[in-house]
Amino acid sequence: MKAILANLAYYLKRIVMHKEFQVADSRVTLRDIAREVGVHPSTISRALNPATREMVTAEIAERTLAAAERLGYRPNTFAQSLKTNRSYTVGVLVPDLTNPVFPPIIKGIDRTLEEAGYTVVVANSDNQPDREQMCLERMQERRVDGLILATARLEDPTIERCLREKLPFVLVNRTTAKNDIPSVVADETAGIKMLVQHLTDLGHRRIAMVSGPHHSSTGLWRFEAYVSALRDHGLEFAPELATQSDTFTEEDGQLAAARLLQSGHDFTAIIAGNDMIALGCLSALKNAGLKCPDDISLAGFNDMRFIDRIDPPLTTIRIPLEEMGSYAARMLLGDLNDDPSSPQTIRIVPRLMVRSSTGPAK
Amino acid sequence: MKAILANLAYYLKRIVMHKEFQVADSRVTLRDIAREVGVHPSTISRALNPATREMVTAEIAERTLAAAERLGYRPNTFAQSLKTNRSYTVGVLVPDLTNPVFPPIIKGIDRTLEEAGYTVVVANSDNQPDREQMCLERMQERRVDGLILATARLEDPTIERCLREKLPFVLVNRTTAKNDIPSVVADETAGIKMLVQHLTDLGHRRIAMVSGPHHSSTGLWRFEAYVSALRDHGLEFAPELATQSDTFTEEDGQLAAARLLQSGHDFTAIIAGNDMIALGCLSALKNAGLKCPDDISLAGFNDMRFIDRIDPPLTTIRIPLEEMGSYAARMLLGDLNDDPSSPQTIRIVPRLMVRSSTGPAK
DNA sequence: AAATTTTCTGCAAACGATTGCAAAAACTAT
DNA sequence: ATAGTTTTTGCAATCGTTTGCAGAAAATTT
Repeated sequence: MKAILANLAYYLKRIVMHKEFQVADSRVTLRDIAREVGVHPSTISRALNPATREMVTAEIAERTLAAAERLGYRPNTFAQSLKTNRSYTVGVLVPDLTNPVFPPIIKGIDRTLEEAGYTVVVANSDNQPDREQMCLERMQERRVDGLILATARLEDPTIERCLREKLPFVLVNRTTAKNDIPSVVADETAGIKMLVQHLTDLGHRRIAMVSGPHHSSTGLWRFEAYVSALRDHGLEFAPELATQSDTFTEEDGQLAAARLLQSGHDFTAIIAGNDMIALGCLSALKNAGLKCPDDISLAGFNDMRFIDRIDPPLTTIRIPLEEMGSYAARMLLGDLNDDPSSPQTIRIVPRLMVRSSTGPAK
Repeated sequence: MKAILANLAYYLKRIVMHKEFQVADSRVTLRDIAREVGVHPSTISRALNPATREMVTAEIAERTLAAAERLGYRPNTFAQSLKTNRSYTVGVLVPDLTNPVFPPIIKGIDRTLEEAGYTVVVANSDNQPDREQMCLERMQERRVDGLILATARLEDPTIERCLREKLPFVLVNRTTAKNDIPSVVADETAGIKMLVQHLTDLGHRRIAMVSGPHHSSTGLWRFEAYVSALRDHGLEFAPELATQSDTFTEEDGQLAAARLLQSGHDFTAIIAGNDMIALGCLSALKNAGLKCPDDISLAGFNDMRFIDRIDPPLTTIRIPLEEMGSYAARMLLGDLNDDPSSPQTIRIVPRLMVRSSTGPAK
């Protein structure tokens, strides 16, 4: 008796490390249904799974489905996943959930994967590479069946890791320097060409660019397209008119635009690497006492929500973001691959949205 | 031999129903570590779990942790969850992920729950009640340990269901008519009082309201606060100056404001039920050839992202949305309850943000 | 009717982790 | 050295589902 009390006291010292709340408990199992229907649980399992339902008689299938409904049976997904080694979960990694570009992409992904029986888990890296690694680790702990990454850099350790560990993944919005990675991106080149065309049509000959960071495809490739499109219009690329924002945020965009304005170089228009950078450019213009588009025209990229409501409504390149997400999900599911051994890139065709942030050159 | 071939042919008829892609397979188990360390797997389990680590010697714990790291061990969460009946997942249900109010709330929730060892799964109901039920069902299939609902109506079948099934949940942003539901909401009354005070200080005596739908607390309670605050200022509530938007969207807000303008009743200011409705009111004012704030002043609620960038920058009530999310998560974890049997409501103190959409009454 | 073939069903093992309990080992008191 | 107490560890069962295989039952062929 004394040993029993001592043992109890010993184990009561255990400390619960996780903060935990009371969990609802509903436990109808295959066994319960089997008792009702009068067959073995393995037969119930086969009857409930559409893929194996033909292996049981129609009568047993019918009675099984009725009993399952009556008893409120809900499969235990832990047990299923333990046996099948599949979670039917897909991880989506975004750099910043509060950036309006990403919610519609996620929505498109979610819609498509939901139809295929998957659940989406979203993680937010806050544009921090070490946080990115942590997010990936957490997702692997959850045994996600695949990944959709909106965080890609041209050189990206996360992608290297996914390749090394043979994790199925697709890139969305940004891609990587490697050519053989499945991706769904905007046609950056076509988009920037439209902007340069639009601005030269307005008479602009000195067109600056505040690009995104060149470690990302959305940064570097849009910049390269700008250089190329200038040449297409017989304009010479002027390096002093190009500057780089450290991130795709208003704050860093404002800093980069301020540097450009302080350099004293002459230009009549700015192409911003994306709409967030464009907002930063607007702030920098205002701080410098310049009016848009009277003094400097401004164009962005993405046509993110509300960009048509700012002052002035922004000329930008529209990307159908939900569709982009949907394509990425379908690519992950293998829908879009004629040849699964040959990864592909889908480039979404953009549209030019002309609003009042661009006007004739002074 | 013929029976074997017949059996094979029979089973080859099975059809895979889910679209599936190749899943990565990494299988280091407790057994592998046990072999390395030379103890039983149950001892490894105890050594790896901080809550039970004191039940093994320091030497075995040390060698276990080293072997786990060297072998790249990752617990099988399916097996853990099957045994413990816990998923360490929390479901968050929002009406519209692309509404800028929700991403920061989700961010706050995610940050807090992540620290407590939980993963967040977000579902999007698209403001459709039947989709809401489907989302809830999906989350229950995943055996979420708890829920945070941003979708509450004053009378809400989803909440009834959660209560009936004893699912742990917390409401965020909106609450329900029941008094004893754990919720984290803005102090609607204080916020609307500030707006009415601000507008009467500007000389407005005819203040209209385009509220949100009265089936939600954010709709009805903000409206009731408006009525009450008018009285506080010796102004009589004029029913013809109040209209209701069917949803918290630009489109429905615009329709409601247009009805108000077409009614021909005289007013000099509008309080919108939230910032999205305010954007709709702006469109309606523009269509009616009215200028804001020269002809009609306008105020919103939430201070959602970019609302300070529109034309004109909106006067509104700021709610710290990430904090709101964080409070909700902590409430679910039981952090904020002195008395767990007595559910509470946290009302977040708002701030008035005066911008150029409000000016002196004409 | 008997033999053969096809369909259906139960058995048993597996998936990987946790945990109550009892036995073994280690430590302390006499 | 022996007895008593405490700590540590292994055993075995469990969680709920899936699935290969073999035997049983049903259907078809001879």
